[in-house]
Amino acid sequence: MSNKLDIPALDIETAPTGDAPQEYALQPWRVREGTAMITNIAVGKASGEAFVVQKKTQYRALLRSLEGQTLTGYNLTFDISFLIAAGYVEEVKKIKWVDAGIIWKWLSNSQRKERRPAWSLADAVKYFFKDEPWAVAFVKMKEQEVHAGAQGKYWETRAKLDAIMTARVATVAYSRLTPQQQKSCMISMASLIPVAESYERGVMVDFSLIDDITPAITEEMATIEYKLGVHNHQQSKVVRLGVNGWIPSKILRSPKQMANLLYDVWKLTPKSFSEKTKAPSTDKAALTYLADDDDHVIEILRWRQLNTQLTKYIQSPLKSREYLGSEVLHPQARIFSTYTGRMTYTSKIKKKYSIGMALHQWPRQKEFRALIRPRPGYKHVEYDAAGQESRLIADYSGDENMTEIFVMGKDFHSFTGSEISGIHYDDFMKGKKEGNTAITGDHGYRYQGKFTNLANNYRIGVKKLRVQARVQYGMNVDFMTAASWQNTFHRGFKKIKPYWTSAINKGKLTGYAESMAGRRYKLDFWDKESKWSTESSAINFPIQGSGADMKDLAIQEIGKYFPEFEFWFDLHDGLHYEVKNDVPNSRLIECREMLNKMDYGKWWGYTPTVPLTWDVQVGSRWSELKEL
DNA sequence: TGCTAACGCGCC
DNA sequence: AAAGGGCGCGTTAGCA
Repeated sequence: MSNKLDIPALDIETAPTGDAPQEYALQPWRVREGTAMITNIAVGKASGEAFVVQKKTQYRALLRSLEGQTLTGYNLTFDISFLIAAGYVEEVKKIKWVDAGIIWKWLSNSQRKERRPAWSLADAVKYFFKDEPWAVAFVKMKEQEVHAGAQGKYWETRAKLDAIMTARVATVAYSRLTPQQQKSCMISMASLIPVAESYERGVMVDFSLIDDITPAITEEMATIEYKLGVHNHQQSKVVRLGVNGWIPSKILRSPKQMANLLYDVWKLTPKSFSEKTKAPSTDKAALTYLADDDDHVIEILRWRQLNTQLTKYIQSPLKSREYLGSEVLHPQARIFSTYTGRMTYTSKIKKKYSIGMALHQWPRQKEFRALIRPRPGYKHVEYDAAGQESRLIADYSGDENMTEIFVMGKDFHSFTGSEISGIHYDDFMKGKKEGNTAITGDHGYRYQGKFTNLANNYRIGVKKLRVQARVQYGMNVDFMTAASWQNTFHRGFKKIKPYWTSAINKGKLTGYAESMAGRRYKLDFWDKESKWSTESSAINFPIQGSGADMKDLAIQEIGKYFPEFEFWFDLHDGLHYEVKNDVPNSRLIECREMLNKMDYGKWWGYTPTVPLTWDVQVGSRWSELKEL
């Protein structure tokens, strides 16, 4: 691979058609509806040459002339998704796409957050060329708000300039990466087409199931409100349970008013206080402990859970359906969104148009996962990286015990469960097989081991550990027990704490944290106030960042060898695909084997000492997935 | 009315 | 003194 990246940039401009709302210009699926269109395609080079094609009849010829080439662009999932929507999917797939903004992230990923607007093209031009007069003029032009269609000539000039600037940014940013970063950066570009395709295609929601589950939720909320006497008074006489027009209790919705109820009216004693304002806390941790003093608090906890389900996972998709006029929603993925390299999803554009849902926060409960379904004729397939975080930390720390567990294929959580219980590992596994409830039960030793393994990878205090056990795992343990679990973990895996120290030292010495594929995060703030969080980033980034590296490589390889699998969405350590029903399970297993054989040494220049394995699950929908 | 801060909470 | 990390979304409160 050449060290230089002197490639042309492509930039499309879009507009609503006719009287369609302005913002449709940002929504690729509107092209199929006939309410949005591509108005021109500009191509520009770093040298300053550029041209614009404005006739729709010439788009295909233009794209064909670019086949086999590498093209850059800025925020390319937008351009690619529009081109796909407009019917150029075959042409798009014959071009190698490289996003200039993402290259810049590979280069400049850091703690500093002063970029405004974050990672935009104008910002990139300012960053790389701040002393050039042409750059200053460009940034000034970008700052002027002009709406599409206002001035045709302006948009033509702007489109060309955007393309030229993008090409310049891509060239210079790429040249400053290390050879390994260039390689890894290119791997991450393999996500562009899959993400663009899935954005345009959307996610189907089973709204009939929403209608089924909503009444039970609102009725239970209303019942709790009346019981506690916190319902909204103006409707107390006219609204019966479950009747339209019921509005959730404003007292319970407001942390401030709930605090007033709990601590002033009910005279309960606060268990914790907020970090910033020192106000008595009403969060789940506080309420969980408060429930020991007063049974009513259990009802409040339940109400809170139902309220979140109602607003975030029921009402929000309903809003999107209304806005889109469709039961297919379009959550928007951002590649390299978190500083560790993870994707995130957003449900709104311009902070106000509801187009999707918070896919990556979707509740684990079956009734909610059942709402998300593949298109008719397709099945849901998930590849998930088994015990990803633990395997990566085993490798980074070089801990012999943890490494051996994964190399030998032992059950990690059972190992720690056996340490906690004092039962020998072999007997523990025998008991597990026989269904010994002390071992396999809800809060049995294996579950305790699982909690201990997952909660102690980073620097958690015993107090917080105990709260987590109670809030997230439903286990009520005293301080001593939590402390003993933590001790057990670090006694069993002695190299974890030294890893923390070495990660911090490396961060201080080099000025950045680094993942296995060479993804970096610059650590700028070591002053007294920021020290703790900077250190935590130094510890966490290599692990979470390498997880992101795995995700990038897996998407690339699946796209290459299993092109019939249609990328659907990413959930950090799980990749979700829509696959046609007639694709046999043997093919799905082939893909898992391919993933398990990926040559990390070849791609990353680093070979992990711990096997990084993948599992595959398949089902008719998310709630029905079964391991193959 | 529109904006941000604070809080709380879902997922990994 | 003590402190898991990473996100995005929905709500109320408070201010201009």
